[in-house]
Amino acid sequence: MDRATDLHSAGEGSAESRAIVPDLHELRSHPIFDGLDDEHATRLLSSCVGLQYRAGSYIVRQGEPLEGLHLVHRGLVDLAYVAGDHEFGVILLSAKDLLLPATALFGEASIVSARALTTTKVIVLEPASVDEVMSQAQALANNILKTISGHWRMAVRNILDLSCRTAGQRLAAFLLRLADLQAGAGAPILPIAKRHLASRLGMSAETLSRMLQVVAENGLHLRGRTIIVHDRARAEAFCGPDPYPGGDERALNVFAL
Amino acid sequence: MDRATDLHSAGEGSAESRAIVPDLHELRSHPIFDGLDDEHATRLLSSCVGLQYRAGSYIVRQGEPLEGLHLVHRGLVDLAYVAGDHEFGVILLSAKDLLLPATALFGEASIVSARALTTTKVIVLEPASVDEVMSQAQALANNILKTISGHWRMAVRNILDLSCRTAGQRLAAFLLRLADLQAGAGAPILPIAKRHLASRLGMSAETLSRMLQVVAENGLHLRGRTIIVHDRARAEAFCGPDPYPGGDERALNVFAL
DNA sequence: CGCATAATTGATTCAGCTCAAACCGAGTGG
DNA sequence: CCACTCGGTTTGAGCTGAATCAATTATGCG
Repeated sequence: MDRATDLHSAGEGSAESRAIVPDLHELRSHPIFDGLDDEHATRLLSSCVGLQYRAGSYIVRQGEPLEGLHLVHRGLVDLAYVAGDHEFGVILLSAKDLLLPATALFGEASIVSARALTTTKVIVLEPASVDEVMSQAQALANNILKTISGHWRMAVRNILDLSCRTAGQRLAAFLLRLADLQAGAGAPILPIAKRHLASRLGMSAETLSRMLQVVAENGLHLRGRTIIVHDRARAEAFCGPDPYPGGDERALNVFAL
Repeated sequence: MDRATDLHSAGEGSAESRAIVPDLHELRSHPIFDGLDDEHATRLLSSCVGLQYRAGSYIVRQGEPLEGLHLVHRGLVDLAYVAGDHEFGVILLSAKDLLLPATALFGEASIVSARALTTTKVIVLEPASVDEVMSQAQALANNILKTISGHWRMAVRNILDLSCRTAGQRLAAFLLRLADLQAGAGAPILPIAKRHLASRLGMSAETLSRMLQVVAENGLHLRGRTIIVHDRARAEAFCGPDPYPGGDERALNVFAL
């Protein structure tokens, strides 16, 4: 694998990515290693490679396979299907999320493209060591199972959102959740471009723009990049019946937006 | 668990389900047991319970947890979110599919309701033995992982379908796939009521009805319950760009529609 | 500063929903 | 055997949420 080569010839890299040195100690505490003994964890960590992607560059393209278990370490990754000049977002992965684990594990062609929306660091665990550890320690398989379960739930929420909420409701709910996730870290911020948000929420950029006005009239403002919850109760009411109490799947080690 | 009780007091059952005696030999060949040694397979099989549901009855309701790993043995199960008099279908499970495995394994409240659309037989593997076997034989965890991966892919396809195809295209694609899946088994048939199909495809029953006419004008007819592919090329062209070559995830042990 | 990209705004169109009425086939009971 | 009912499906008319197209106006960024 030339990724390993990249790592050691530090500084070199493909057109889209650049090798970086992963912080092994920080990685060790990642939920994917929960309940895993040190021996196996070390086996995985010593085989891993770090890659950095600039905003806008592709990590995988739809139809391609993905070698090795990818882990989003920093940044935001958009999973989307790109058709011509249109783009259909599925989900946004953030730090600590596994990136297309199913695709990586079963060697299938990816159904969607993965693209960095901000500067993004990805850790790649080599397939050989993943397979080896999976066959020896069931904690790893369990952790991945839990994560994919969370991904499935997120996807189902997305489906329900698309078919039982309006564009405005989806937007309001998303901003509200975004604000909650950043609670205590100063003013909550929209970390991505509006057009990517539109794609994620299944609406056009123009509609997003108009809906921002409607949502603002309901106590939820976006000034510049900062989200201002002016009238929480009103905003929540505007979101309509929430098909899913809970909002995200952090209990299942999913941090996606 | 009163399910076990149900099994042994054969004939009794809850209002919605009736205990049945599972065919253990047939079950043993289910993909969930692939690569599993006989000892563990027997451990699981000997703890299992069979339930039969009549068309229309609920297997789980949204918000409820699900005890034990459920397996659809016969029939069709609709996963849908029910809100008031409206219903939002997510997917249709058929024979051999796991039913909400993520919900069962992690004890989460289900996000959707599961309801039998036809007479349905479900096999339930008791949580205790599932946990035990999962911790000892990693084949089981792997098999479940594979299945959930397939479920995730199906969900993503659904999301893409909803946002990049029209109602007519979704309908045509679905019927075409249904016909292909039944190839060689005589005339292909629509196994469910139209209103459930509409829900599954994210449209109203009225729209489905109208779209059937449009689709018929494109070489794909539904007369009564039988699907007639009159002009395949035309029908396929009508479906528009297929975001996903392949169509289903049978390679990942998913048989859902 | 100036160019390219992103975001807004307006006007228009259209797919799909809603509501309401007609229709149809399968039971059911007189 | 027929009338009646009842759920499901179809048809029609009208409405509306959101997309599209086109034209500005902001916002970076080199």
